[in-house]
Amino acid sequence: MSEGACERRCFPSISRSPLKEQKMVNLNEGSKTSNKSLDRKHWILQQRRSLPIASVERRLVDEVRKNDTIIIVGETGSGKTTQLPQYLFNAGFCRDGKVIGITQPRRVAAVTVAKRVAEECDVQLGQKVGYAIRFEDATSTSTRIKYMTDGLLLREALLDPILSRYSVIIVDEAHERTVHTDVLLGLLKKVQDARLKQHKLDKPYINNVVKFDNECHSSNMKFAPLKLIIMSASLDAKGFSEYFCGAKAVYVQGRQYPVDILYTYHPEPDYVDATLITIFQIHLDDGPGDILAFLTGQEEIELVDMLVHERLKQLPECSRNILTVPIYSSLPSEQQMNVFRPTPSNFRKVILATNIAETSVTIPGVKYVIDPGVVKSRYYNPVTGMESLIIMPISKAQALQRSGRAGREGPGKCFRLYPESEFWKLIDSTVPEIKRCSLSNVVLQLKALGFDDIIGFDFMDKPTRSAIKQSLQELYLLGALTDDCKLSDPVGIQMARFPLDPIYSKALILSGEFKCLEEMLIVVAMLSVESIFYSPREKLEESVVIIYEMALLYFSPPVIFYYKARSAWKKFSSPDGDHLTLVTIFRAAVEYREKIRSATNKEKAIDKSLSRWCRDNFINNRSLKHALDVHSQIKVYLEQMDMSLSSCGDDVLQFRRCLTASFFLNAAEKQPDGSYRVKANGQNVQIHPSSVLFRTKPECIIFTELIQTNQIYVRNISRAWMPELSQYYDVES
DNA sequence: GAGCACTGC
Repeated sequence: MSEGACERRCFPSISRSPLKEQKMVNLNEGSKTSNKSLDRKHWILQQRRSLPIASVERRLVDEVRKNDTIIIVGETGSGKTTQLPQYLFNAGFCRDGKVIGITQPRRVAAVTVAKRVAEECDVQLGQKVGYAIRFEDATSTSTRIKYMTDGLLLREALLDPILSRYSVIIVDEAHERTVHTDVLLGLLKKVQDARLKQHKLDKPYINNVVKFDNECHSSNMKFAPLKLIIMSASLDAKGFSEYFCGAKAVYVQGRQYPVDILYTYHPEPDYVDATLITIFQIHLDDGPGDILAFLTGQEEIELVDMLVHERLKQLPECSRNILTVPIYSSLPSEQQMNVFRPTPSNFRKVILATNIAETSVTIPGVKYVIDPGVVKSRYYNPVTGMESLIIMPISKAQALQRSGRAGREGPGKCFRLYPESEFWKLIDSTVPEIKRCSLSNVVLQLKALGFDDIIGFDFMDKPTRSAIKQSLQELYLLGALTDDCKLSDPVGIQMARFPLDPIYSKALILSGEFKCLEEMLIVVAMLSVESIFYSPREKLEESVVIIYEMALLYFSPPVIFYYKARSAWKKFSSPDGDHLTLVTIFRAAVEYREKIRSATNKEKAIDKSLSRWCRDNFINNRSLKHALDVHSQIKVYLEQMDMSLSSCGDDVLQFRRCLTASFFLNAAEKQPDGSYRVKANGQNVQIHPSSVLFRTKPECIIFTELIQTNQIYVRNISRAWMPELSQYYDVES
């Protein structure tokens, strides 16, 4: 055990705001015969009035009237997301049937906030207040306040380039700087310019920036200027203000309790151990309240979980009242829900979380936060086109976000497992995603929106030139761009319509020619979701445990852990590779679902049976459902494009030909030592052991995933069809 | 013979 973690000093609280205790109306109080819905309405009204933003309603509306763009910096709990759209609606911003659009980076936020606002407005969800996210549209012609994901608004812009339905667009959580948010900000700036120009000239809308081929706008319509509101929780509005030509920034106070920040004296060499020590230190020395510890991933969470229980045994009986609850995104949702269960009396809950608990999930009852100051983050190398996950220091903004989680319900404490001097060395805010991911999709979208000069596009943070060039090149090789770098017709235009990775879109288009669209659609849907295979590490059945313990003597543990799952998957596996294996799984699932459907028409019962089928076959239920959704969504697009769902039936060669033609950039050939060499760039790679071709090792393969962990692996592999491949590469390359 | 931060269309 390191000693450093025990010595701490206290620094003044960094996040505090004047706090007035709000008198809450208890719904359970009072006469039971009284009208409950009236009580609820009264309670909601009181809640709304007590929000910090309520006192500045008039000022905010005035600012929006006076300025076309404003930045609102609102701390957590200010009420900006739910209240501002209502203020603007009441102030007449939805006249002439115009809509106020509010974008969110996450689906769940769009849905929950819309539900809340519909209740506050006392309307049915989908009427005046609605939401739209992928696969779900809860809006109607009467919707005036529309919550949506930022990615969905980008898609809308493809059909309506000047977003003519909207009078106001509010970009919420802009500080998170997702790719979608960043592209949207650039687009909205242009839309604003275009609408303003048209408005001033009082002429039909014409411009050379935004494509304009949608028939509903070719009439002589006049558009009012677009009001743009950027909402951010970060204290630094300067970046946004500069980007929007000096737009005014307005601060709205939040409602957050003070959080004491504690640092270590010395850097901790082992943050996992330091986390463990801190958990026990809080448990033994501090008052009641749950602990939230941020860790980097599933493996680390499982390790700490185990170590906590091991060390608990060393404590006296009366101090063993700790309950650990892990949470990370790939955990099945029923298990995720455990964090919301009330802690049994006399127990202290210790939540072991990834950064899912930073923004996506708000856990009640947290009084103590442990922040080791690291995060697992995706790193993309544009030169090799490879992505890897690395553990790296967090940013100051992230550290603030984490400590804020301790002050949601009362004063809290945050233990930063690093010295204060280290805090000041952290970067101010996380590098925007657009600077660390593949840009192929972004470039394709921008081209489809009519922006031809990608390098000159007005990004808030410009991606590197090399990343843009690499994407342009990839899109050119896929046939989406012409020799002069314009979107090709029809391939490029079609590709941009699909909500898929460009390379998958291309595969779909090609598979029409190869008469195996049905199969490719399944492959693309299955590849577009998280891993379809689920291999639990725990909950081994007793009989298995005995075998496991015996077998431990002979094999390494992973072999046994996955034995059962492996044997379940065996019946799906195809000798031609992982792609046809995925097709078999998908079809088996659909067949099973239809069988159940013929017995019952209750959707819930069908869902339940399907999850049981998934569990029996070690398939990830959530991923499979997602793949089914993607499949039906893309099918609609294909029908709209008059592409018929042709199947190659048993003609596997035809499918391999198509796969090879689609993914020729991802071809690799076997080397004498059993490793593979990527034909396009000479990179040396290994077949991932999860592949059905791991042992077979064919001469030439096509892969659809390249990842770097301890080694450079390719995953999702099929046998290439050599004659097809020779069309793209010289025979001796 | 191995490993999965978090989102999104």
